[in-house]
Amino acid sequence: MKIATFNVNGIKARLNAVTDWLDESQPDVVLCQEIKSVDQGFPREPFEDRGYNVETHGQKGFNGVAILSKRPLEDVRRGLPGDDSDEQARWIEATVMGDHHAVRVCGLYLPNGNPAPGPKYDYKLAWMQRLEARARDLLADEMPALMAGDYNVIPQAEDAARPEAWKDDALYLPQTRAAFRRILNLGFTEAFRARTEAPGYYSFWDYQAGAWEKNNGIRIDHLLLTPAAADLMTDCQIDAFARGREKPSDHVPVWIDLAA
DNA sequence: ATGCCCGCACACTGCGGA
Repeated sequence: MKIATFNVNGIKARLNAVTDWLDESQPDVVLCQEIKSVDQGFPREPFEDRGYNVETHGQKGFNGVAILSKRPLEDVRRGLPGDDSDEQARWIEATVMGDHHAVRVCGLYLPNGNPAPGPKYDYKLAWMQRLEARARDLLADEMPALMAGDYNVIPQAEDAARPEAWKDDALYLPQTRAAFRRILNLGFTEAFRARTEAPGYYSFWDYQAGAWEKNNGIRIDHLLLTPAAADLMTDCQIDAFARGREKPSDHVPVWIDLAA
């Protein structure tokens, strides 16, 4: 079962880029972030025509997450638990039935947090605390589970082409990386790093200043697997080629294959 | 030192993004 995360940066602006990639890459499940659309405005047809079930959790203008799945989705839940006053659409989860295992898949769009320090950074850190709580609950369940999405976290220096440029940024501040590491240390496997030690692999290149042409990227889109899910992983790759296409997102898909 | 480029909305300018 091939499961991908993809920050599309506007699903309506990205229709061709996303459907072209779906046709080539043939993922079973896609966790989408930054759909920048309300639920009613999500263009369902191109995905349903390709055999995908579509579940959205959108809001007007910004943020918004969705799940596309060729397999039926059960027990869909929207919104990260822990703060009923949080209006931002950044979390959606569901159960996908594999041939041998049911997998709980969680799609997330973690707050950017800039400028730091400030209220936006406080919101990011508070959101990461709620994420840690949900992560603990996922580990306590028997079902293989994963949390995948745009984490807005550069875990280590080797995950940026120019780490010195990010030292005061909310994506790379020590507090941010510590909060990410706390979640990992609960027992999660960061899928890409579990399979590739080398530096120089990125999932985001800014639209500005020729970042793609210079390969000035950062790796901020991650899949975190519970031990039961990590045992099933057979592959993990970054589809960097998508960044070189026409009218691309600034992020590219990252995917895993699970023997589920 | 700052902005570069995008997408979206109370849209022809401002905001958020990273």
